[in-house]
Amino acid sequence: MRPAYTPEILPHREREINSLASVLVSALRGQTPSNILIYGKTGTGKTAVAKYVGKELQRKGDELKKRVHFIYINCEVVDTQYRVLQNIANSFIRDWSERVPFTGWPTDEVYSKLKAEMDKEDGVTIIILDEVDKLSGDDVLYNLSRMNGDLQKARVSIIGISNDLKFTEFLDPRVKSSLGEEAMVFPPYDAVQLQDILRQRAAMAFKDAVLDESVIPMCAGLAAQEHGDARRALDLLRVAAELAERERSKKVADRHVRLAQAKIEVDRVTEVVRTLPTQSKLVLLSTILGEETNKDVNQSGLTTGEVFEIYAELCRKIGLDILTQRRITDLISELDMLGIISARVISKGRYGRTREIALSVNGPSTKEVLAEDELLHEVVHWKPVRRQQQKIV
DNA sequence: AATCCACAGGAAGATTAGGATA
DNA sequence: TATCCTAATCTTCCTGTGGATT
Repeated sequence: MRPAYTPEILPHREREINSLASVLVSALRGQTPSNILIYGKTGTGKTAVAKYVGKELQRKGDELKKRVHFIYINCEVVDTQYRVLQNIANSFIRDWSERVPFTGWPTDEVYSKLKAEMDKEDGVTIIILDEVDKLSGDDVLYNLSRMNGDLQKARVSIIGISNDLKFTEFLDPRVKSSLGEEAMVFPPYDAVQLQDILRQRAAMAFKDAVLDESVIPMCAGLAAQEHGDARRALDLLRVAAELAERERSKKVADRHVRLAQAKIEVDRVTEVVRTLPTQSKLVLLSTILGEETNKDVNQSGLTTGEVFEIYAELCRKIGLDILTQRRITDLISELDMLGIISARVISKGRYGRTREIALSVNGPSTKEVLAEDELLHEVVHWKPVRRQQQKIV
């Protein structure tokens, strides 16, 4: 049930598998397949399909005695030019003493080593770059895409995977044209398709009849509402089962799914808040504190100015530089996009135009997470002093 | 209809951290 | 190891604006 598991059968991705395979089969005839870009939101099976087709191709290649290599790289983990090249090069080198070290070599030496090794091995190499958009600088892509010109015998083809449809807009036009020779878009799953996926996995993971009938449709439905993310659906089912197990329940019921949904959301928020930069944490804390005091006075609608004042006060208390209000505006937008606060622009007529800021998560528990930060520890329970209400003269 | 508040949010430049390169 | 580059962060300066009030 875990996201890392890649199943053997991918329901409702036959079309994608076939079209990807039809581009790549030319590798079996010794030709160079086009480079491909795969787009799709999270949990639409991009990685699974790419890995699956890659493995199949390698298997067929072994049967036909054609050399087909297949390398998977997650660019979120391996995000610099050096490390990408190093990774690819090392996948060709058996002997540990020959391997490219983590650091020390000039980048172009790694590049020529890689070329040498590939030519020695011959055949077609398919490189999957997952999360290409996380790669820093487009040199890597440029170098890899022009590699075919530098190689004597061997050939490479690149499969880039991205969940950002506008990814290529910021790319060097040369890279863009060579990388985007073929583009594929993976559509999100609908609720019915998600049910099939869940059923297939559930059959492997659970004993018969431990799931209430409605559990799978419910997980599928909830995940379908959130852009048809299969990973989300599986998480829901897994967490629901874990919760049921923990309370020694014989069956997994709707109730557990609902609890699971709440737990996943809480975990997500906790994680996001914990990893926020200090300044953003302060802005968030200011919002919480501001909302608390506003509630006392029964006056709603926290404005940018109010949050900024509380923020500035907090900074003074703990001796941190105060950022400008312009910057705080942006930090507020970021928190809004992360979904932990909501900020919408409203007009108060004569009294200006501002954003109305409200917390969209639980205040007290968020404070606890913020309190884990040493710097903030002493101010989490501080109460801002209400300013005088502005008099209308 | 005109005014004017309290910001929103764009443009451009300064600063800085960390990786690339010599 | 020194310095050059790049990307991210932050500031300064700015123009724009919805609608209650005048």
